[in-house]
Amino acid sequence: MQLKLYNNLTRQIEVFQPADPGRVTMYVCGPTVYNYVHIGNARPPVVFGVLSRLLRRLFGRVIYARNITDVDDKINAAAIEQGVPIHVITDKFSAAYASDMAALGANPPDLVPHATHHIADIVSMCERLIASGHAYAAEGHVLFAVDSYADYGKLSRRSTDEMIAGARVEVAPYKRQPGDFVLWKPSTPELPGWDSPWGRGRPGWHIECSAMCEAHFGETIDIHAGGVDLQFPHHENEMAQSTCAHGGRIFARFWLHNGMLNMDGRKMSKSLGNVFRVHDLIAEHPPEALRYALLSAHYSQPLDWSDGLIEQSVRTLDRLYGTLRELADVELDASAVVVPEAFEAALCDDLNTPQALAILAQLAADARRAESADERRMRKAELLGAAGLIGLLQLPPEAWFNRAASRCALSSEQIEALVAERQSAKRARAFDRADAIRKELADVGVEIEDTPSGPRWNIRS
RNA sequence: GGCCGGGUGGCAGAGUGGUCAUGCAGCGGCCUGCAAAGCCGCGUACGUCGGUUCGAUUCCGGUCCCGGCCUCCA
Repeated sequence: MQLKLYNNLTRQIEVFQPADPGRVTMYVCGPTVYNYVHIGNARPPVVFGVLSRLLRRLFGRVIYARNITDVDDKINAAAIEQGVPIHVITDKFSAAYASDMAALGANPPDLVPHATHHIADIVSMCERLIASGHAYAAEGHVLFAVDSYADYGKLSRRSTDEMIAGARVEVAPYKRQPGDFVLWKPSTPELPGWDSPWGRGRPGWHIECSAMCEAHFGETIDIHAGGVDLQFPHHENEMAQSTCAHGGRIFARFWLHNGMLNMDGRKMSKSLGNVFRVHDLIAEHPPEALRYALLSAHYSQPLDWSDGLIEQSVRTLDRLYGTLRELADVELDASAVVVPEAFEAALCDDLNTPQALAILAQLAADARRAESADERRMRKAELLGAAGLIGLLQLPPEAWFNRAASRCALSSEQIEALVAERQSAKRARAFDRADAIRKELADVGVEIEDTPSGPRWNIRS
């Protein structure tokens, strides 16, 4: 099936084919690890993780890199404040990031390059950019000369004149042009630094991604993705550095940008302080519901985050898992699952996850209505196959419905005893007693449902 | 100010020049001792003003409002 993606470089939907038929290369900008990440930071790993899985299905070999920025002024500030070396901060939060993303079901990257492991590559790229006249050294800094790259501004569609008109670029005496940006900057003795031809220093922000892409993928990558807020200056600058370092050869063939997560209509961001940390959210809500919520809007659109969105996602998953519970008697080998064509087509249409979720709901409805053994088996295979492609419905239904078991005041033995007592009361037509037991259980979060095959219970929060 | 993106039913959110999104919530019915779950059914939604068209939510233009980037940012 053809995969179509909206390429931000050309502003068009294009059919995606890897440059090298033998492998797809994808680089997603990861976090600067100085703190726990918020749910907005989780959107790229979740949605582009789905893309990685789709690419693997379509093309076989995929190398998916998601970097860690582990040298940065905010990290330095946190390290100084706590009186520890920067790696204490970065180790802690890169580990937290990995486990938080895993909890959300974000597909793990194949490579997790760290900026500090690529200092030599960064220095090398700076040297080559200076040698080719695209960068210059000044007062311990290395700066990229924006004038030297005619296409500067092409990705974010702005001219250097406009940027200067914005008047918020940092003007510094060592810059030839106000729009020139730092590739390398000097460090003071108390700051982390590495020896370089320009003295002891550290990399600027943008150069690491260029150097790491080059180190792992070579001159050109197939897909470069990240938040739309990175389009300028980060991605624009990456593109400039890499293209100039590689004699003008294209850096990234496809640029994909996800929309922002909003809180009450405003972008969720650490600087505004209106954030929900993933670390906290996964403790309070089923992580799968958070994942569902992140996939419920098209990746390129803004998505308003709210308690209502989470609650709606939980209820929708209740229904989907309810379907699987009704199909629990259908034995199905993991290898027997299939991805329905319409579902795959939705994802191949620029990763239209809302459309895919609509189809998933239809698959579930079809599955519930299925009567014959053959049809039930087929529908279950389709439901699990489709959901599996986007990382949903991977739990046994009982695990979903009883996820709050550890917080329940009653043990399962105690619940079973009460359920059995209610059954006897019902048989004796002592409905007052039966209802009293149901109420008692409901008060501790246990919900009873009578089914043709007897009562079942779920532990809800 | 410049450059982008958006305004769809109670809510979330796809999509399309002319029958249906989908989900959540709600309402009615079936089922049930009563519930729950499930099933069946229900809602004159496309910011606004014009234009094109036999027909526009969908195309074009104006207008109003909202958001993002232009500084760190996913």
